[in-house]
Amino acid sequence: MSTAKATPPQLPKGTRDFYPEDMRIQTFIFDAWKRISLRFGYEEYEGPIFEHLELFTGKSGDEIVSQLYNFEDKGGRGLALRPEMTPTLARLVIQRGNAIRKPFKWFSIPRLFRYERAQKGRLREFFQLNLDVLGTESIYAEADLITATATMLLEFGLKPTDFMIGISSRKLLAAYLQEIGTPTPDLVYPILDRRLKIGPDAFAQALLDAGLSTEQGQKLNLLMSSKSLEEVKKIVSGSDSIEAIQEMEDLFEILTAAGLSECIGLDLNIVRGLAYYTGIVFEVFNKGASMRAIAGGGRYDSLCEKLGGARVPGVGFGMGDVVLADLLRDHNLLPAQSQTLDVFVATFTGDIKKTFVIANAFRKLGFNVVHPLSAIKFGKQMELANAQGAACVVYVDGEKAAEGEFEFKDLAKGTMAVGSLQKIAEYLKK
RNA sequence: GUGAGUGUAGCUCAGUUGGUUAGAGUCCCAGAUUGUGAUUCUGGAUGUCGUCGGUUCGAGCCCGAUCACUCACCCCA
Repeated sequence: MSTAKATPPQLPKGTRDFYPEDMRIQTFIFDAWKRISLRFGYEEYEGPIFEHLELFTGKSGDEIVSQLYNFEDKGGRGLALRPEMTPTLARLVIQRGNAIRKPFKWFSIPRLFRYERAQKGRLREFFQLNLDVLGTESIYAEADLITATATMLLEFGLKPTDFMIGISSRKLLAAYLQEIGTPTPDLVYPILDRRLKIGPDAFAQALLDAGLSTEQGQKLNLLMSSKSLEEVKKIVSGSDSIEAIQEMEDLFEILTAAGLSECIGLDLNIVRGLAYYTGIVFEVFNKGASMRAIAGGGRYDSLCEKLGGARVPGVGFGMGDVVLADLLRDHNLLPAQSQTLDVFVATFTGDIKKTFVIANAFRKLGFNVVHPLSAIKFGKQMELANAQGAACVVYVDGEKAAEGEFEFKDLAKGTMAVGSLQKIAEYLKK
């Protein structure tokens, strides 16, 4: 036997362990996500956790490789752990093609991987709720997604004043870029996205570098600073721009009808980095000191087409578990959840075998039950019953045990009673 | 990839100008008492002081390197 001590195993960078107490929080969040998704009529789907590398590079370019976990399998195939769900969704949709009745609403809670430096709210492995409405260009698709998002945040206990859903339109930006004669629109989006971050001077310079004139830059700056659609209307004039504005007006009207006027607003600074967005884009921020984006999404009418399928318009959004959990923790909205059981089967005499048998009898009736695994003192059994959140303790060897009746105690009320297995079951079901 | 900060028990942290065998609370375990729970009392276990090297008679403390974590930048699907 070697005397050298093995190096203790270490958690990989950017990953998390989920001990039972962490898992309860995770489950609490996932349950709410699922509950609201189902309430809005979304159906759950899943895909493989790794895909062909090309599925991701095809959409975002080769530079994305440095930001994801890719590897070659034993057959020499280039694969990657999925960094996002949308390409997988597009693949699923393309494969079924016309066989899917449209429009349709799907959701998923994928585990995603990104090879990047971990920091607050960003890890290398995380989960993200994805909601997508596909097969329709109706603005009610956007409205549906945004309403579902808001409903979830409210369901978690956040107030309408705790967050802000900023709404913008890639269609409007694209139309205006064309209207003022921008030579290289694709180079301009990332600059627009960073406008507030880099400041007016750097913004102007970046636009010049992208081939725009000073006048074009000033026009763009004016548009981006607009605080209302009324202001925007005074700036734009093209028919495509007018159409984009009309679309946003409709959306605001619908969301106001949904009672969300408090937490929605125009924010043209939201551009989002992805090249595939074609219409409305939106982001949800928490209104605190940090102003972190907790969710974001937009319309991508040509994604499936670009990936080699038929044209299937769609709009989707994602909400990560890390930022959300941070946010809920800050607002003290993560309930302290402990283990819960229906029954703890105890023994006065150390008859573990009998507790085992009775525990299984209760389990057959559908209850969550444990019993001591070895002969431990009675006081310790009660302690365990409490620690494990048992609603009720059933004593297998009380005075009437010979007649098939057991004493049982309601731990919440502190009351005692005697009854048959069936009678106790009825009591528990109340 | 760049910069800053922090590393002492499972967790939260003390640890004096460098000085004997590194502490507390919590948690965990055991014992006592309880034929009917959360209490109380007693006891116990756990540390390469992140790691390696240097200075020193002597380093948890000073210096260097390294690793990890955290935060920010870059990026953000």
